[in-house]
Amino acid sequence: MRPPVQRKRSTGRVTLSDVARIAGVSPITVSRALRGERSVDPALVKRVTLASTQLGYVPDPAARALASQRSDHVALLIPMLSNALFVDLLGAAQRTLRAAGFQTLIGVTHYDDAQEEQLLREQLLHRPAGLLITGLDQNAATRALIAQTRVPAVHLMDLPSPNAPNPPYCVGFRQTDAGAALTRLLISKGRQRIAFAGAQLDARVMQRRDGWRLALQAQGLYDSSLEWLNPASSSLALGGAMFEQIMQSKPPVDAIFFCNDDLAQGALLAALRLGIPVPARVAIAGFNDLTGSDQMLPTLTTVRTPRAGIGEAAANMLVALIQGGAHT
Amino acid sequence: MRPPVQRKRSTGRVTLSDVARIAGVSPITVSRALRGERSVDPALVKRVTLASTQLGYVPDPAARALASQRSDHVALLIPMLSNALFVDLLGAAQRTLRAAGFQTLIGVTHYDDAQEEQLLREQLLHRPAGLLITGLDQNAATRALIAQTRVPAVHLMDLPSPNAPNPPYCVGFRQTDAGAALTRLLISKGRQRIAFAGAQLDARVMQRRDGWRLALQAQGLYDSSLEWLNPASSSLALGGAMFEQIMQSKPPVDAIFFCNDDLAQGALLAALRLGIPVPARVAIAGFNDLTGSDQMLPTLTTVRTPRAGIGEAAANMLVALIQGGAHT
DNA sequence: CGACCCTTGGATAGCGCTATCTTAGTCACC
DNA sequence: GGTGACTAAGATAGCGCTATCCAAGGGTCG
Repeated sequence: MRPPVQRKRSTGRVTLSDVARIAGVSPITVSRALRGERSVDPALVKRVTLASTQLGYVPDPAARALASQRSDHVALLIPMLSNALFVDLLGAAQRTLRAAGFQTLIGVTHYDDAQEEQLLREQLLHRPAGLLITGLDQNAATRALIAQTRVPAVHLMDLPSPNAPNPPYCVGFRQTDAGAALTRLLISKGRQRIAFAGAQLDARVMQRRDGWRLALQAQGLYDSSLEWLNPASSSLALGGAMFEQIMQSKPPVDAIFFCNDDLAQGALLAALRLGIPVPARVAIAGFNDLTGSDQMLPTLTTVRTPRAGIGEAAANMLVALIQGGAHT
Repeated sequence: MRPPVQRKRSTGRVTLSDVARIAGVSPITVSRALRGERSVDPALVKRVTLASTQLGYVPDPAARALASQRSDHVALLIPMLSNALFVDLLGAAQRTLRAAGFQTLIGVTHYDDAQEEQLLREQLLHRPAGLLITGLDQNAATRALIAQTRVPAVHLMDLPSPNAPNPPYCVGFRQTDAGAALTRLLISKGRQRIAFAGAQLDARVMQRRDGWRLALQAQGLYDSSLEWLNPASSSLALGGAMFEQIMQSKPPVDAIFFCNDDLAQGALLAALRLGIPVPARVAIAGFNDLTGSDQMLPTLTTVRTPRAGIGEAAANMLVALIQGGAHT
């Protein structure tokens, strides 16, 4: 009496049919009961739930994805991991999505449209249930991909202009407005020659620059020599270098609006090194309120962006879209 | 003549059979040719490759995962995203894994064994091809999960003790040794009362502490009042607070070994605020060489850990294990 | 030269789930 | 009380791929 030849490929996993057998219903009913799809007799649902917990049943994501053409992944595209802003976004989104039963697939675009497109293509192979993508400045191919595949998408950190047609789902704020607001604050404090120092030069930086420009122009304070742009990546070191450079310009500036806190913190440290009094001789303002900005000496003026809140809200919006879409 | 009723569930995707038809072979041959599994006539491989690129065929990860019980995901478990160390690890690993055709599933454990176990369970449902996990201090259940599922696993940022049985795969360095080395460096510079300031108190911090202790004891310099431990999370603010506290102790210390650079940078900024000369009155040392440590004033003494290198090497090791395992 | 092995291509049968169609039962309404 | 509209459960048929078994062909060796 040797054991029967093992013909079937058994994986040892508890399957739907196992639950169905115990609950005394058909597998499809178990599927429906567990997903809450259609209406199933409450009594049956109870029996199914019981059997399922009893057996420790957990659905197989791969099988589910194959059969339904929709996985439990959510694709997330961010420009950089070296910028704490995006890490916070990632952390908050990841946490929220996980709580809703989704796994996050990350893609790092390096501020490169082509890479973004390529990454999205790779992620779409997994038929993600949704997409979180930074900014609104995707190239045409990327936008087409999103439209064709009809993945629910939520954009982060930006808002469409008020009268745009078919505005996409967004969680963020208008960068231009924020830039202008910070500039007006500096003006209200009596600053006259306010430089703008930008690095990376991605779309959001340029929008903040636009806001700065508009605010200055409104007061007749704009002067193109106040604009310092550097395509390199933001870093403390670059902030210090730009600070030194800007301080040598004349007529002298009395304030500098750095496009982000990495630069601003670097500038502050450079000012300490160089013995330049801040804010007596020059005010330094940043953007994003990165960790540590409140530890600086003097404390950095910055725009506080609720990054974690944005990540979480976007994730929640996406989950709502995904689940809402199921009823459409 | 109305169009025939669409009975089959067509997804519009290019499938293996499509390629097979064009190449004039059976689907299974296409599968084998494309995966390089077994030996297939080179001429056939060529035809298949041609047909596949011509049609733009891309395998479906879900179908593959279902049939082979192995996905193209790699699970990554790290303690925190708020610590740049782990973000760098994540970035490097993610980049390397993607190049090898894997998608990274991230899990953030918050230094919590139970959460780590739970996250791993969730990730294992996706039948990941491999696992990257921070540290060697997993709980029994987690270790059992790894052993049972036989996922190839590589541990990050630590090494097993030299004579451990069945050492797991690791990419890192012995934290104890690094802690001792940094302490000996301070001693060699003439410091006598070297405090250790640790936060978070995870396994790696405690190992650095052990190294510090051993190095001091070897010189008869150890004194338990030099040990400052705080279970709170590391931050610039905490570093500043601990610095103030330690500076009030007596007899006074002449050096502080902070368990990481967040604390050390915070201490340095606090020293600036308090007007305490560094390193004249007290030397400050950190760990991990976080971005910005070289911008500090004075520059922070730190242990440079090749985080990106570790992430990349670990990912490469894992890929080798995965592919090697296929031949076993 | 036949038994034996090894190589290579294909047929078959799922992996575990859900979309879709069918069927049996319920109810409302004229 | 018959008929159509609706509901709930099940049967059926895949989703797109790979594990596994089979068979044909060619080589080796005593």
